[in-house]
Amino acid sequence: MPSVDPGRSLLAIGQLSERSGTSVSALRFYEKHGLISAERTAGNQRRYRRDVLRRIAFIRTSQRVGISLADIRAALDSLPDARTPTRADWMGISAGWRAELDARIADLQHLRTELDGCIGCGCLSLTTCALNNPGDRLGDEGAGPVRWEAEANQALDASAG
Amino acid sequence: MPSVDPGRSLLAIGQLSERSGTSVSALRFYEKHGLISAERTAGNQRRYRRDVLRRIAFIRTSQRVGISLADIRAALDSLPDARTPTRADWMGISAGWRAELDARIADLQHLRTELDGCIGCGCLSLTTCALNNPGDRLGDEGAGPVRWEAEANQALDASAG
DNA sequence: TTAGGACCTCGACTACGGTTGAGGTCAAGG
DNA sequence: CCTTGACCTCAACCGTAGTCGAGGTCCTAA
Repeated sequence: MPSVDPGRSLLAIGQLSERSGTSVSALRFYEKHGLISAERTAGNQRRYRRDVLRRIAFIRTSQRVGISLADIRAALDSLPDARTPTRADWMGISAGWRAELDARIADLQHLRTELDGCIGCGCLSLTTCALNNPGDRLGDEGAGPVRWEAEANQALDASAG
Repeated sequence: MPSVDPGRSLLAIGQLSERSGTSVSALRFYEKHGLISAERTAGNQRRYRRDVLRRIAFIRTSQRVGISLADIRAALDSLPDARTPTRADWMGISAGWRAELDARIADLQHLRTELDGCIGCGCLSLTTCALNNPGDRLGDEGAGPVRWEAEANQALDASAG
């Protein structure tokens, strides 16, 4: 049989992988990007302290909310002594995650409203349709946009016939 | 001065780029991936029929809703004769886009509910926290999860002191 | 005829979140 | 001692949606 218990409280990477439900390659990836860390044995193998489990729970929960690893890392780095998030830390940080989630939901709802306005008209115009022209690009250079309109409607009529 | 009008109704790629607000490189990219097409001059330059303008409007509008190019292409390919979407086509397809949008919003709202439940508890447990354990992974192999729980709480208590 | 802007292809590069494979080492049971 | 599974590093690759540059060609006005 292979090795089972390296020391009493340190975890080998395979054990951490199994307990956290995270692939070994992802764990190495997280370490490379400064999200977790490990001690090393004399033979250069990683040994994780148990609080890394909680750190990974934090990472994966945040990821599910849609937070990038860079932002997760920034949140972790903001904690004193590079500590693993405590309950109080989590409450503070997750309030921020919630605000991001709210913003994304609001964005999508706004988009839905625009789409609803666009479904019936079918113009798909870059100059008149809000959905297609967020920053009011185009629309300031003489006949260009007008011709676009005319062309789009021509195409529409032609293919709809 | 450079060339201005290749034929009466065909557009050079630079003209299409300007009129559609899409970069030349993106237009070539769309062609490579089968979203648009062009005729060629004797000198191998692209010449676009005007209905490509509408096709691009369709692509960009769909993208804004968050649809991938692959899905946009599938929608275009589903039309008879590889035609550019008509008003009726757009109404049908955009209803589908709206359903996707609704699903994404619902997903995020569900996530928000889970997050709210998780903010106060702070457990971040893979076994008990819904947010962290969507498919109820883990939780079926003897002492593992129990130890995880104990460990997580230990880490929590230790760092929270 | 020539200048030069617009166009062509092809390959490399960006960010993100990893996975996969090659080639080599560690560690523990038998 | 030896086998074998777990581990190590490094580099290349996946998909998405393009951008950028090199090196070369087209085409039109002057």
